[in-house]
Parts: sequence; structure tokens; C-alpha cells
Amino acid sequence: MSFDLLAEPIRRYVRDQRWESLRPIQAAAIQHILATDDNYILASRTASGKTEAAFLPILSKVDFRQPGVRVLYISPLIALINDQFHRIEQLCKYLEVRVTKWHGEASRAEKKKLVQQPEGIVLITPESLEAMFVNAPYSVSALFAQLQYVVIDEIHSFLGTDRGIHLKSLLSRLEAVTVARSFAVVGLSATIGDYAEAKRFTGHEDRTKVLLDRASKEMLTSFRYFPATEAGGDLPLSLLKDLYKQTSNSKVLIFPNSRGLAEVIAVKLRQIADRVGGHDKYFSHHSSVDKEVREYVEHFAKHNQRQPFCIACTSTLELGIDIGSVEKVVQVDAAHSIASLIQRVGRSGRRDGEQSQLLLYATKPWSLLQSLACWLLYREGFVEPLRTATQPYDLLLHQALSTVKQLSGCPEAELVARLHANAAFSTIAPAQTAGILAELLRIGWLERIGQEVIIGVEGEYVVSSRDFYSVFKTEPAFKVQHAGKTIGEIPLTPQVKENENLLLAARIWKIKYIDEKAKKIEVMPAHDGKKPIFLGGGGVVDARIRTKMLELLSHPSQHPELDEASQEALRELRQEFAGFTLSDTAHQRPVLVKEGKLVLFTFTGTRINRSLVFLLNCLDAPVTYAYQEEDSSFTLALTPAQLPGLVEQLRLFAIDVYGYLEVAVRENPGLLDFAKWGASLPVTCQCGVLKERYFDFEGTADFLQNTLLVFSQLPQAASFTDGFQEGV
DNA sequence: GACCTGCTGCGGAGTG
Repeated sequence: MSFDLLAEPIRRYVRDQRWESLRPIQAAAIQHILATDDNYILASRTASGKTEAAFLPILSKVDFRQPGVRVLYISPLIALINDQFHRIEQLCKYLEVRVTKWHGEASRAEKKKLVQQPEGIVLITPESLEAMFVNAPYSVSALFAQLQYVVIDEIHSFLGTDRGIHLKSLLSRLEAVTVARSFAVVGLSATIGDYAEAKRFTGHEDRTKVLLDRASKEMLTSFRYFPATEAGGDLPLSLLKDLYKQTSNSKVLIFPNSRGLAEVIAVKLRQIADRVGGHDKYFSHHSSVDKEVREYVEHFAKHNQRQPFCIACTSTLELGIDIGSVEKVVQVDAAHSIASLIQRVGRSGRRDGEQSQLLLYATKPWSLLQSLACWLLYREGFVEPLRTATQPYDLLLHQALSTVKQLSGCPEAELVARLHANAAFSTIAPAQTAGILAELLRIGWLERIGQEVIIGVEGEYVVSSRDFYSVFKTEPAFKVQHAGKTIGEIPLTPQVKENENLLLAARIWKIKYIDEKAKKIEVMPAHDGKKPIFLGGGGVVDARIRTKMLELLSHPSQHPELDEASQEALRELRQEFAGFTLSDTAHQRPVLVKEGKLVLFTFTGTRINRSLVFLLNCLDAPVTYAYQEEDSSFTLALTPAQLPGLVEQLRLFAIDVYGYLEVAVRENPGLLDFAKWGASLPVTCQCGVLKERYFDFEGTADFLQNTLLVFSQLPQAASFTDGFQEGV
């Protein structure tokens, strides 16, 4: 049925592929895309042919004899563009349509040719599109004036992120240069939790539809518990031995949540394999491993059908790039989000009829509890809700500079109007935009010439810098080399000294010398070393995960997926909370009374805990406290009678926090380090960015208002506010 | 107790 709707050359392509049938998502996409000019989100599991689902109908529909680029494909990764280029080019040979890669590592000659004769399909990254707007705005209109379709791959990776707001703004600006003032958008993804958000992303929620294939693969899951021997130490040997036994004969991906631990696992498993005569295909894969080394690992995994292998990796192997069939996925300690767990699980079982396995290791009781909570929520189909910023002042600042550069200056009123008309910034009031522009004029990033604003002297440095095109920050790093070969890149931490040993790319190295000027570290092979240290902020855990953890502690549910040691660890943890009778885990929170102190377990998300820490530091009469993210607990030097009063005080601060935020941001500008362009905003906007993206004071006030405290040694529950009234 | 992502234009040397 759907097949017959395709153009003849495309039908020939499908026949030549010898596919038995079209996949469900392909059949649905063909019917819908050919019938309407609406936007579509195509959601179905990895390796289900989404690229073809989009391109078969689009190529059948679009008239490529017209001049101009007709289809633009946008990807979050260069590697994905290179992957997709081959597939799309194969398909386009049947139509004699030109396909051009346009990213930082693509051929300049090809780009130049395309500008001279704009046609066909272009594959691009958001940053390259940004660069084109800034450096060659005439090319943007020359290439894209006749644009008919924009395909966004892995669209979930943009949703709810700064990079997503950036891309949304670029799409809005792109629409403005097309003759038709619009194009259709097709978004592709395997993991979308929030379809409304995906629809809004296209800029036209009302004419965006979702085509969804829910089919998924069953995984054989088991939890395994090996308690860490020392705090902050490496993994216990018993875990590594078990891990080796479980994985030595399979094709495996191991996700240990950090680059350092990925190295430890790859090196230690290789050492065990050496001793017992196992295979030697142990790799590590993360951002600090050299790109060529990573490509070799990906290539090996993809083209190797029979041999077992093991890759210890971070989120570099979560997205899109096809690495062939994986039989087992191992997660060491809890994944930071359910969205991430879904992507990781999705890396295995790409072939039909293959049984795949998920192994969840834990080294600490709380991590086991969190891991179990995440897995149960994943099974329930829960994905963290996305919070797209409604006041992204920092991204507006970036796009304001980019727009002024694009237009070579423009009247201030027109700039304000353009930014307001941009779908990414429609929720920002023009008065706020004017305030941001005033600040840019004040610091010399913009200048006023007559009626127009242009890029200022200081601004030229910013806009001309290589770092301008992206909205995310990166840490400076040193190249690690051995005998002329680059192994990877690491930040210069105190650990990096001559004669120190470190692990990188699944090997052990001794540092020979450090060339500060050239930013290079020369190393030689060694036999023993420490894991590399990387600097990073903390993770953000959703409140729903913490509530699930509390439910697991309060209700004696059975989980056959847990091994004996895990069962025992869970039993012990439940025992610690046996003194509390919690009937309403949505609102009740336990407070342990011991040794003249209180331990308040908030069981809420990182943002609210973070806000509570901030509010505690605002108090006029300081309270001694210690906060732990692992078990979401606050240890307070208070008596039970004092707690309700404190809580009410914090709630009042949370409702009217602005003054405190302003003081904090002036005293400690580092608070805004998470926002690349935040430092140049007016202080009011800086506070707005902090409030919306780092803290959650509204949620905190809500939490403080509605939570019922259950003390371990008091007979009955007391509400925060009740308690406060009693205290008065 | 984190992880990831991308990048222009120019000059000059080397190559065909």
C-alpha cells in the first residue's frame, strides 16, 4: 500500500534493498508525509529504519529540479552525519540528487561548490548553521530560500536543553529567509518522554503530529550487589571478578557513570583476561579518548560479528552511532536519569530474535535503591519531564549578537521585534530584551551608530572567536601522546605530574614530561596506575526517582530480579526505616532523631535540595547542617521542636528569594558557570536564569508547605505549618 | 556523584 505511493526511482531503491516489507514506522510515515505538509515526530525504537521512514516519502515528494537546497538534515553529532551520509547518498543515487555534508570537518571544496550551485540535500550541525548565519549570511539565503523540509535526527537530545533552544532559534531565523516563510519539520527519536515538548520544538505545535511505534524489546534483567570496601575507592575486586565472569564470552557495553571508572574497568578486566587466557578486546570509549581511537573501537564493534568484546564507556555510546549488535548492557551504580537508562538499554538487542541482558551492579545500598527505583520507573514507562526554559536570557543574548552580525547592524527596535518574533524567545518580554541590549551596549559588545546598533569593538572579539558558535562550555585539555600517536585529551589536574601513572584508552601510562606551552603530555606504557581525575559538577536526580525510593523503603515489595546480596542490602536499609510508619509517601518525610541532632530525609529532587541548601545559607541566625545528595538527607543541629519553625522560615525565604539571589550572584559570579553567556547579562536576568535553571524555589516552597514530618521518636506526624503554629 | 555535543578564516608550506 504505502510502497505504491512512492515515486518510481524510490520504489526501485526499496526493491534493490530486498527488504521483506516496510517497517511500521516507515509505512505510516510514507502515508502521512505524502498526504500532508504537516510536521511530524517519528518515534520508534533504535534500528527501526527511521531515517528511511523520513527520506523515502520526502524524496518522493520534493521536486529537486528546482534550484536551491530543498532538504536540510540536522544532527547533534558529526559522527552521525558521516554515518547517515552514506545511507542517504545511496538512496539519492536513484534520483541523481546531490548530498552535501556541511560540518567543521567536512570538505571546504564541497561547501564552496554548493554555494556556487545550491541544490539537493544538506547534512549539517546546529553550530555550523550558526557559523553560516554569522560569517556568510548571503550563503544562508542563497542556499535555503527554497527549503521545503528540515529533518532533525535524535530530536530528544535537543529537547529541554540549551542547545535545543539554540537550534529552535536557528530554525526560526531560517524560516525567515525562505521565500515561503516556512518549511515542514520531521523529527526522529527513539526516546521521547514528553511529546508535547517535541511538538512545541518545531515552532508550530498545532500542525505537528506524532507517529509512534511502541514496540520494544524485552530484557532479561538482574541486580547484583558488591559493597564498596572503602569510601571513594575503586570498585571492589569481587565485583570485577563477577563482572568478568558475566561478560567474558559476550559482546558487552559497560556504563559506569564516569570516565575514570570506565578506564578502571577496561584495564582491570583486561588484566583478568590476561591471567586466565581470555580475549583481549577490551576498550574504553569516552570524550577524553582520542577521536581516531574511538572510531577504531566503533568500527571494530560494528564489523565484528562473532568475536566477543567489551567496551567500558560513558554517554558517548548512548546516542545514534550504529555499533552493531550488543548482547549485554551493564550499568554500574544507578544511572543519573531514566532517559539515559532507556538509551543504554536500547543499545542492545538490535537484531530480531536475540535475547539480550541487562545487568545492574551496585556498590552502595543507596545506589542499589536508586537503581531499582529507576528500573521500576522505566518499566512503568516513566521518563523525567523536561523543563524547557521560558526565560533563556543568556541564549537570547547570544542570538542577539548573532543577528546583529548577520544583518551587519540593524535598528534597535527591529532587533527587539525580531527576537520577540523568534519562537525560541516568544516568552521573553520585549522590556527584558531591551534591558539585555542596554547591558550589551554598556559593556561595548554592541555600539549605537545613529538609529542602528552594530557589533562593538569588544563584541568583535566575542563574535569572531571560534568559541562563539556553540552555547555549551568546554574545559581546556592537554593532548596525551605516545611515540607521535595521540591517545586522548585530559584536563590538567593536580594528579597530572611527571612520573605519575594514569589510565587512558584502556591502557596504563607513565607521564614522561608535560609541555605546558604546547599543551601536550608525553607518556610511555606502564604496568600500574591510577584512574584519571576529571572535574565536573553534580548530577541532577528527578524528584520522582526519590519518591520511588521512599516507596521501596516503606512497602515490603518483592523483587525477584535482585540477587541474594542485593536482597540483603535492601532488607537492611528497610530495617533502618522500620521505626517510621509512612502511609502517604507522596507527602510524609522521615526525620531521624539521634544524639541531639535531626536527620531530615527529604526524598526529593536535586534542584529542591540545592534550593534548600541555598535557603539555609540565607538565615540570619545560622543553623549548623550537613547535606548529603546520595540519600537526600540534611543533618541539622536542632531539637525536634525547633524544626517546624525553621521550615516555615525557609518557606517564607523561598517565596521571596530575589534579594538573596542578587546578593549571592554579586558575591559569587561562579554560580552562573553553567551558562556560557550568563556572565554578560544584567544582574536581574542572571537571577532569573539561576531561578529557572539551577534552583527550583517554587517547588521548594510547595514542598515545605505540603510535607508532613514523621519523627522517629515522636508518637504522631506533625505538619511543618502545624508545628510552626504550635511553636508560636 | 556526571556525562556529552561543535568550530572560521587566514597565511604559508607542500603537492600536482
